[in-house]
Amino acid sequence: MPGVFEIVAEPNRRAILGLLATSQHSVGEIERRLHMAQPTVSKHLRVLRDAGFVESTIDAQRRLYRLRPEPFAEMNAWLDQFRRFWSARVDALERHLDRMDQSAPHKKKTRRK
Amino acid sequence: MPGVFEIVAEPNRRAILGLLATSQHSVGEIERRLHMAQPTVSKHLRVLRDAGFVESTIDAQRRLYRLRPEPFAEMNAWLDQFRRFWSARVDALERHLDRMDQSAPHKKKTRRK
DNA sequence: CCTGCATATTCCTTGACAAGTATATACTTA
DNA sequence: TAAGTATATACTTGTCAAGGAATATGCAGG
Repeated sequence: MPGVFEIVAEPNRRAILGLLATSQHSVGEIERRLHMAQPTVSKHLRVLRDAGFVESTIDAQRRLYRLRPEPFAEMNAWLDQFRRFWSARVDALERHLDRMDQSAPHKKKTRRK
Repeated sequence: MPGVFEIVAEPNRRAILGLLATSQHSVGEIERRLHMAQPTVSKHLRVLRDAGFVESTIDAQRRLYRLRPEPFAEMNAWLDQFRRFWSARVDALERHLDRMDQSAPHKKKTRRK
């Protein structure tokens, strides 16, 4: 049971997570959109699922995969201890995004179900 | 030159970064505090420096290492695209538990960790 | 300069892991 | 039931990176 950062270290897994950030997708959709071989996709999804990054539901022969929040919260928690090093100095953009995220709950969209 | 997530995937490197989050330290201090062999420390510091995570200044025979902010900002920027998943974490969890309660009134805390 | 200390680097071995190929399982429809 | 589709798993192989031991470099004081 590897830690969250070891999981995310793999570029293809980051690509899959990035795709799923938009909406849920089947294995075949991931395969086509990211130009990866099907076993590769399945194996990475297996790792992601074991690590809690994704969950799936069965839709006929397909499996629909979507994100789960906890591992991202865990990564963010780790980053917290370094936040004072950059949030104040370098990046006004990210602070901006942080605030928008906290102060804009009215922007609820993408109700997937 | 690997990406930031590959750098941070290594547990000893995360430990070093965590220690440097407090204050700057020499190689020997890192070695003693984290119980790592000296070449191991030096090699990891080399990787961290090449990736821009740390910088060093010379103090007599010692090198003092401290953090640099940019890579952390980069990681945070990547996390941004998932932020809505965990910032609404409580909501998501509640919805999830609601659905689970329909089938099993058993309260699970962490799934498969 | 020589000695000692702090750090860096080199070489080597070993383990992990990702990709490819082939095959297995599961579900759907004719 | 057979055939087709979607996904998962087994097995093998090549690559790469971490750790250990030994050694090299750089700096300070006598």
